[in-house]
Order: sequence, then C-alpha cells, then structure tokens
Amino acid sequence: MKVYDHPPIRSITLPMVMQALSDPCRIAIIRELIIKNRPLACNEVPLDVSKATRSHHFEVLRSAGLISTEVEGTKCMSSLRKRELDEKYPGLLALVLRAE
Amino acid sequence: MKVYDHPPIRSITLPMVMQALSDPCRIAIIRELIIKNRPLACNEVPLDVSKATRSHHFEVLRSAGLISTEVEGTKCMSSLRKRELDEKYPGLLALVLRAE
DNA sequence: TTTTTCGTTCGATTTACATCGAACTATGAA
DNA sequence: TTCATAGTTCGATGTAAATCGAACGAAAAA
Repeated sequence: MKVYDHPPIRSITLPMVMQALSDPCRIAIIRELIIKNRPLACNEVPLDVSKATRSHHFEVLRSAGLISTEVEGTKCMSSLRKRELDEKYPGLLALVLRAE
Repeated sequence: MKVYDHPPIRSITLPMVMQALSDPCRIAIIRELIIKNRPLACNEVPLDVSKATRSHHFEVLRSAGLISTEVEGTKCMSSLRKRELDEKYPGLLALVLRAE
C-alpha cells in the first residue's frame, strides 16, 4: 500500500507555497477543501484534466505542505493542513477562498 | 522615453499574483517596497542576478499588477500598488512581509 | 477468483520560465 | 560633445512544469 510523504511545515517556504497556488486547478482543489471542510478524494474535486494530471496536482500540493493524504480502501483522502498553515501563513487560506 | 504598461487591477487574477510571488527575487523586491515604503529604483534592491534578469523580475511584478513604474531621469522608480492590492487581496502584503 | 475502482508512475511532448551577455536607448553629467 | 548611468530588448540556453495515454498495483465488490 502506498504511503505518502508529508514535509514538516518548518521546511516549507513561501516561494514553494506561492508556486503551488499559481495554478487554477490547484487553487480549485484548495478552495474545495476549505469549503467542504473535510478530507476529499481526488475525483471529488471537479477538474477538467486527465487523472494523471489530477494526481500530479495533488502531489504538488502535498509536497508544498498544503495538504496531507492518506489511503482509505481504494481511495486516497486528502485534507488541508489547516492548523499548521494558519499558524505559519495566517490569512493565506482566507485569501485563497475569497480572491478572484 | 519608455512608458510602462500597468494592467487594471480588475484584470489581475490570483494565479497570476501567486505566480509572480513564486520567485525569491521577486518576493525580496516586494518586501523591500513594503519595508522602505517608497518608490525604489531597480538597483536599490540587492539581488544576486544580472541587470537583464533584474529587469525581467520587475516586468513580471508589473504585469501581475503588483507594482507600478515611472521614469525619473535615467532611473525608473517602482512603487507597490498598495491601496489596490489591499483592497483586492487583503492580507496578501502582510503575508509576504512576515512569512518565511 | 474475476472485475471494477481509484490512483500512481512512466515516457513523451509541449510550453513556460530564469538566466545571461551583448547590443541598444535615453538621460544626465563632465 | 563625449562619457557615464540606468534600464530595456534580443537571442540563446538550460531547466522546470503541465499535460496526456498507457501500463501498472492495491483494495473492494461481484
């Protein structure tokens, strides 16, 4: 069974976070996680890309420290690292949620 | 004399802004503008890159709507579009200033 | 056990980006 | 008028990123 790597929040840098959020698909994923306020499987977020690309975007968010993922059966559920993000980057999630 | 183009703030998107802030040089420029709180010439911001690259980074920030630039003699002075940014992306500048 | 579901990984392609040196332009100073 | 300063633009190069289809693997369902 696949195990995901989650970098410690200390090792995350602002450029990494900004880079991760510079793509519309990935912003959509983060927004959905904020709104739904629960872990989501990859295909619960509507995106107009192939599943390979979708998987790629989740991986980018994961390695930028924005989400964490764990396997549940055949699905893998991703959650916002909300507490850590709010502490390290206060205002970031609110910004992503509200902004156009 | 060179005239710079500044996109209207309503045409700016979050991915554009995030993309512009995904580079350490550009974050350094924005920070310096926040801290100094006045227009700065390109070479007033210490960066370890050539002047061509420096010029490029200012251009990226400009076309992402983060700064505005006007010519003064042989220099070109860049300012933060602070009022507009605070209105459209509240919390963004504070985030850039504080975050690691 | 066979099939379906969910997602990853690989290899390939295309596009975007950071970077530089060199040539250029406009202004101001000598 | 000549020189210096500040920055842009061009062309080139190398690297990173987005995207896909196809093949794969693990777990659940039939």
